[in-house]
This record gives sequence, C-alpha cells and structure tokens, in this order.
Amino acid sequence: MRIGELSRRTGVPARLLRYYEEQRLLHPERGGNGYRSYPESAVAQVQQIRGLLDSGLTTGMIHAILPYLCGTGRLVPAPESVPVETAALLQGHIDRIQARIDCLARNRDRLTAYLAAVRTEGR
Amino acid sequence: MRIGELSRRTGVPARLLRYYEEQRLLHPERGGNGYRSYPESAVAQVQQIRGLLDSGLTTGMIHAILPYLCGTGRLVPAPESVPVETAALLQGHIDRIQARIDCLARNRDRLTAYLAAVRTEGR
DNA sequence: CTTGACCTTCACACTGATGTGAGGCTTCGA
DNA sequence: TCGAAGCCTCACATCAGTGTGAAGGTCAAG
Repeated sequence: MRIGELSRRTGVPARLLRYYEEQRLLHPERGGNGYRSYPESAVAQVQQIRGLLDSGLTTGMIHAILPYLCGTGRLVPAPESVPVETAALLQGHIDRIQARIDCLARNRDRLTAYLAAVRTEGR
Repeated sequence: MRIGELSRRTGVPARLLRYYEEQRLLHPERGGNGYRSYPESAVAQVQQIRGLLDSGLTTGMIHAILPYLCGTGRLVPAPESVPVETAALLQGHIDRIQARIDCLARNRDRLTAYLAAVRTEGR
C-alpha cells in the first residue's frame, strides 16, 4: 500500500511516516515511480511504534528493539541473539513505565478523592 | 531556601526550577536582592512535578491539577467553594490520566511479554 | 490532453522540555 | 578588600514531533 492509505488506516500523518523512515523505524520498498510501498504488516507496525513512542521510548531505542518485534509484539522467526544489554535496557524501561503508572494512579486517586469531597459537601 | 539548595535537594537543575516558575508551577517569593526564596515544602512539590512530567503530563495540565493534589503542602481550595464547571474540568483531567495509565499498562504488558519470550527462546 | 489526486524531496518554523553560556549583580569567606 | 561562588536575566541550541508550503513527477478519469 502507498503512504496515503497507510496514513488513513493508522491515523498517522504521512509526514510522520516519512519521519519514522528517516529514523529507520520503517523500511518501505520503492516502486519504479519512486513511491513508497508498504506491506500490510506496516499498519500494525506503525501502531506499535506509536505506542512505544507514547510510552516514552526514544526513536533510537525503538530502532534497537524493532528487529525483534513484529506487529503484535510476537517474536520474529529467529532472534537467537538479542543483545543482553538491549534486554537490560528494555527491562529498565519497563520498570520506568511501571513507576509512571504508579505515579499517575496515585494522583488520579487524589483527584478522585477531592472530587468526591466536592460532590458530597458541595451540597 | 534559595534555588541552589532546592536544586541540590531535588536533583533538578536550577534552570528547570526557573522554567517551572515561568510555567506557574512554582511560586517562590523574592528577597530584596531579587533572589528566589522557596519554602521547605517546595522540595516535595518539585518531586511531585517531576513525577507528573516524567509520566507524560504537560506543564499546562500539571498547572491545572496541582492545586487539588494535597500532600504537597499546598493550600487546597475548599471543596464547597468549587464551582460545578471546575468539577467537570477536573473529571476530564482524571479521565485523561486514566487513558494515559491504560496506554502505559498496555505497552508495559507488550514489552514484558516480548522480553519473556526472548529470554526463554534465546537459548 | 487536461485536471485533480496523490506522490516525491526540500526546507523553514513552531512547541515543550531541557541544555548551555554570556554578562552582570550579590554574598560570603579568607 | 578581593575572589569565588551563587544568583539574576536573556538568549540561543537541541530533540521529537508536527505543520506548512514550494516545486515538481505520476497517474487515472473525463
């Protein structure tokens, strides 16, 4: 599929799809006319990239782990050699994500408690 | 306390403490010499701000919810003086925080599953 | 053949959070 | 009193993400 369709199906502006390619996160083929040509799996891949970016990974780190990911996070055929340091990096990031979740949940609870007070006491 | 001490005690560069003030997240007093003067409670408050920023909230959103997060030594608006529309805004913020938590949890699970697969399959 | 939609690259600019440095004032200790 | 350390403001830089526009190639439908 071409970039316009991928953009529509993922909700990601074509501009960003080109940007991700520049960051080596996507590797579309090129037709004879120079147009980018994405495989069907690119839809899932773009969504995954977005999710990872949104949870705070840098494009660099995503680039490091992407070879071992396919659309839904399943294993690529033969990833015998995931560098140990990459795995450690990943674990560190998982820990940081958890810390963020804890922080947000804590503050969500505070706001919720406050709101409850407003609603019962308000009248 | 002055900005240098607050910086040392929080590990946050003075530059950022000034930035947070510009974003109306901190409100230090000024001495006759123009130096910023922070209360003891600023330490906890800065840590709170950092946690929220690191969790992906913008300074704007933090500014909106900070007054309602007690436990940071700030004055909390009395619940009975809070108009209904503010309550609605607050609920919106809570919803956004929840959405962010969901997003982070999803990605944490993906990464965890992936890492587990790599570790068992690796050898 | 023309029009319009879609694609290409290039490039400039803004935002938010942060880094860095210049130029100058204040405070403090030897 | 002098120098160092700390503070001030101002301003430019970076990085990821995004918007916009120019100038042009490709292609299908009318």
